[in-house]
Parts: sequence; structure tokens; C-alpha cells
Amino acid sequence: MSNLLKRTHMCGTLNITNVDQEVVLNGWVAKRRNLGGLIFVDLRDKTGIVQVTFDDKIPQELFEKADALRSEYVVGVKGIVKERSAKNANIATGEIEVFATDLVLYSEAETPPIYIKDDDNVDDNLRLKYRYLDLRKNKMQRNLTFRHQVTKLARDYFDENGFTEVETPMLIKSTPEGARDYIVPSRVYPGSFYALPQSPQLFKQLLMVSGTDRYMQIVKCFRDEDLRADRQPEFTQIDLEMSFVDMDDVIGIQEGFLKKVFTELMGVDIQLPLPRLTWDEAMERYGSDKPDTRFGFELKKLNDVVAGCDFKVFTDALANGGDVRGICIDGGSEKFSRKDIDKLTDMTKAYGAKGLVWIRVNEGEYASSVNKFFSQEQLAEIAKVFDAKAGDLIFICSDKPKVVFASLGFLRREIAGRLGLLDDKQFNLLWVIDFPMFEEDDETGDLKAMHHPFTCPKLDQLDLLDTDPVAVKANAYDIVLNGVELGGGSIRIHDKDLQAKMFEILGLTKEECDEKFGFLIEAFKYGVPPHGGLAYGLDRLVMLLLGEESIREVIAFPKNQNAQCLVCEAPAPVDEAQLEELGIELDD
RNA sequence: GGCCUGGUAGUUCAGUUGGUUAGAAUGCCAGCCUGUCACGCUGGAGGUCGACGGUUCGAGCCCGUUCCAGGUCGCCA
Repeated sequence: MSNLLKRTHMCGTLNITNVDQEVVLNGWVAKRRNLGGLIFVDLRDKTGIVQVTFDDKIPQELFEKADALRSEYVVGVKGIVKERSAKNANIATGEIEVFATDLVLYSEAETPPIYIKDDDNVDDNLRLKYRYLDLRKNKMQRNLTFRHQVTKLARDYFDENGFTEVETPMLIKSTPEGARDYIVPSRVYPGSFYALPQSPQLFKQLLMVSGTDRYMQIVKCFRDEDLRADRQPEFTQIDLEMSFVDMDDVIGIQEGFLKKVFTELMGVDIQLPLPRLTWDEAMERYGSDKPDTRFGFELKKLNDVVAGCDFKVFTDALANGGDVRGICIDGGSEKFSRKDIDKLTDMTKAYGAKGLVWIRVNEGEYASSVNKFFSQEQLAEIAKVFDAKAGDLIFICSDKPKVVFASLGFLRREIAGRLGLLDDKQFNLLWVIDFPMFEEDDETGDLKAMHHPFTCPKLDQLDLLDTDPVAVKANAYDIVLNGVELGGGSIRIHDKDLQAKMFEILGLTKEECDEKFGFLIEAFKYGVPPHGGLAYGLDRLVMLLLGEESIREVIAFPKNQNAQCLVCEAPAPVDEAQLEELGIELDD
């Protein structure tokens, strides 16, 4: 075992003000450059990289030790900081170097299977398997540190505003309403199971009944669903709930938080209050309940303009209660070839669109995929809806509203991406409010809660609950940043009769309610304050602030797309004895 | 479960119409080198072309099956 050289400085913090100081650094060898009689070693710790120099003025033995260093060896170095003769403007410590006077080798390292370089481009599985090497990258350490700063700021801000952080249980009852639960077998009650929380929803409402008044928690949540670039089976929420508030109160507190995040951590000033869009307006204009407003290409409804036309696809859609809508790409005609358009059309098929109609707006005439069915005058009518000018390109989709919105919503963002309009330095925050209370199940036609069954409907629409429940809007709101749902919440029901009514509309029997949320209903008998809250996806927030494209970049040990932890190789079978103790028998 | 893209050296990739012994860069090893910082120069090692089957005189390349990865749709109260 080698002796520890007591560290005096971190590598990345040294600069010209440290000149002539004796320093001790500890870290990893990022690079060794041996010029013969002169050896440079780039030493790395979480703060950055600094150049350590070994020259012929040091003892031969020390020089030979330096020559034997290889990548990722862990060392301690004592030396004197000197101003460089040849400066390197590319690194933060490039004005200085450390002339070594002592070197201790703590441990050697095999050649790493991945490069420890910020801008590498290695296979994701290798990165995840050797995550401890991947995390050595300064970029990854910066990401983890930034995430810490966000959570610290959140705790400080909400503390200043009267919130108390309370831990809610991780082993709870399974209520398979929305996402699939991860379940945990009970040893004490064989055949019974805990579930890991999809969110602390019911417990935070119980805290409101408890008089906690304002609750927050930075909390792991678990959902056993398929993964995406921005979805992990275990993820972290900044979870919040407040008593005696309406929607404006909740939004006000959150806007203060977001303002602070952007001011203090991003150096970006955001204007309050944030824009609010109703859900209806978001769908109409952007085809999405999480619109990206960094660019235009807004949807326009063409039902009236194309009514009675000769194009059967449009008239059939209208006859079946569908819509005809389109978007106009400014100057898009020359940027998208016929082949590009075919490719885009093909991509919208994933969203249910059977095809797209395109119109190129040329000087004085229109070229389109439906010239057979539309006169130039009719095409001019359509173009007028978009205020289209020569050089523009119009896409039109007709189908059920859901398909039209999804297809065009995708298309406008896809095209914006191809045109380089998605500036990750621009942060467009907005609220989407007035979500529908219910949505119809595509297969069964049954109603289900769009947010969750404790969401309070708009109180002036209660009479619609019996006559036209699909039209009822909820006191539910999402915070959206650059087309990504950052978080969402609602004002909850605090009236037990109204709650019973909601369960009834959702087709839940009294027995089912008691089985699933009996404890909440019971608690509501004993005095419940008006309350509401919100939860942020912390991983997504940090991802967007850092300009990353996947939340895996801001989670220390994420799962791969098949929900495996490649570091510890979970999930994995367990011993027969463990299963037996739990009373679990497997099918062969 | 569907769709798209990919799987060739430790790593990132190229590989023409199916044709000799599968290449490059980087990394690694050895030697030389006193101002490099993507150090340089010389030399060397390193391959089950994801797997299996088929077509063919001949397959990294064509066909089929399958496995793996990423993205996405479904799914995510």
C-alpha cells in the first residue's frame, strides 16, 4: 500500500493565481505524453484536467515512475505550479502547469474499454456496463453536480415558502389504475405483495388531511412500462402539494421556482407570468398537449374550405366526424424534395395517418398531390387560410381528430428539427390548463380519468357530468418546456360526494373504491382542506437545462431500454430458498 | 406486440457488381524523441464480420430464421 499524499487542491481549480505554490493533487491519469526527456501527464479529477510536467531536473527514479504511468492509473502528485511558456487556451487550467517533485502510484488500471472523453460516441450498452468509467468524464460529473444544484435549489426555495419535506413509504399497496406496478412479495404474508409507488399521490393528499399544509419531496417513483429516451422505470419527481389553494396559487409558487432555477442556474431571465394555453387551444394550434412554441407552423382547420370538394378522402373524413387540417412551412418548398415529402408522409403513418396531401405554393400557381381533384382557385382558397406565399409548402391531413392532431403535431416538430429551428439555448415555458376530465378508451369506449380520479372538475361544469361528461374540463395543468412535459398537477376533489360521483362515472363500484383507495375515502370523512399540487419530472428538467437528449445523461446509473441495470445485472433470478420463504413457485 | 435504424479489430467506422491473405483511424505494446497538449517518427500485436441455416465454384456482401442494441408507436391513472 502506498502512502496517501494529502490533497491541497482540485485539478480543475488551479490557475495563474496559484503560481509558485506547492500543491498536492490526486486523480486519474487522463493522458501521458512522453517526449523523451520530458513527460507531460494530464491529471483528471471531477473538477477538470491539469498538466503535470516531469523534466530532467527531478531524480531519475521519479522520472522512470512517471514514464511507467498509463491511462487511468490513480496517482498523487506533489509539485510547484508554474506559468506555462506554451499556453493552451483550450483548457481552463491552460495557463499553468505543475512541475512534479513527488509521485505516488495508488493503483494501476487496465486499458479501459471505453474512452474517457466528453465527446466520445461509444455504444450505449458499453457506457452503461462500465458506468463508473463513463461517469469519470468531466461532462458526466458536471451533469451530476448540476442535478445536485437543482435539487438543492428546490429544497431551499420550497423551504423558504413554507414547504416541509416529508418522506412517504416505498412499500405500498398496488393500485393498478394507470401504469403497471412493480410489486414486492411479502415474507410475512405469503401470497401478498407490496407495490413500489408510481407517485406518492395518495400519501401526499393524506398529508394535507394531516395538516402538513405544504409538502414537498424529492422522490423516486416506479412505473413498469416500456422505456424511452425520456422515460426510465425508476425516475425522480419533485413532488409538491399545498392546502387552501386554487390553481393560480399553485402556478404562482411554481413560477417563482422556475424563475429562480433559470436565473440562478442558467443565467437566463424568464418573463412572468408564463403564457397559458388551454388544452383545446394547444391541440388546435399545435396538435399537441405539450406544444413546442420555439417555432411556428401552426395548425389550421380546413373543414369549411374543403367542404363539398371532389376529393373523397377529405369528404369521407368530414362525413365521419373527422377533420381536415394542415400546416404551412414557410419557404419549405425548395427545402423538401418529393423524396423527403414521401419519407415524412411515411413517418406520420406511425401516428395513424393514412397519407398526407402536399401543396407547393409557386409564383402564380399551385403544384400539389391532389391537382386532379382541386382547381387552382380551390388551392388558392386553402393557401389563403395559411397566408401562404410563393415558396411555401403546405401539408394537409384528414382523419379522426386524434389522428390529425398527432400526425401534424409530429410533423411540425420533425420539420422544425430538420430545418434547425430547435434551439436548445431557447427556453419556452408555458402552462397548458383546462385539460379534459375524462378520455374515452379507444377499444371499450369507457371513460377514464385523463389525469387521475381525484382531480377536481371545473366547478361551473358539474351539471355536464351527467349529460356530457367528455366535455367536462378539469382543474388540471401541465408545465411544458420546449415541447416536453416537465410536470403536471391538479386541484383535487375535497368533497366526498363529488368524489363518489367521479368514481361512479368512471365505473368503479363502491367495493372497488374501498379496495383501492378506501383509506383515502375514509380519511376524507374527518375534515379535508381544499388542496392541490404538482410534480415535476426532475430528470427531464435537468436534461433540458443541460441540453441533453436523454435522461440517461443525467442519471448516475440508469437502466437500458430493456429495463436492465447493466452494472449490477438486475433483474436476476433469486435462490430457490428465497422463493420458498416467500411462498412463490415459478412455472418451470 | 408493431415499425425504423444499426451489429465488421479494445473503440469508432469504411468495405465497390458476390472474387486473392477483410481495411482505416484511434487505442494498446516496443523503440526513438526536451515544450507537448488529438505530441511526432518507426515497428508490432490485435478479427468466430452478432448467431444459425440456405443459395453459389466462391458470402462481410444475396435469401431465410434468430439474437442484441438504439429510436419510436402502442403503453406511460
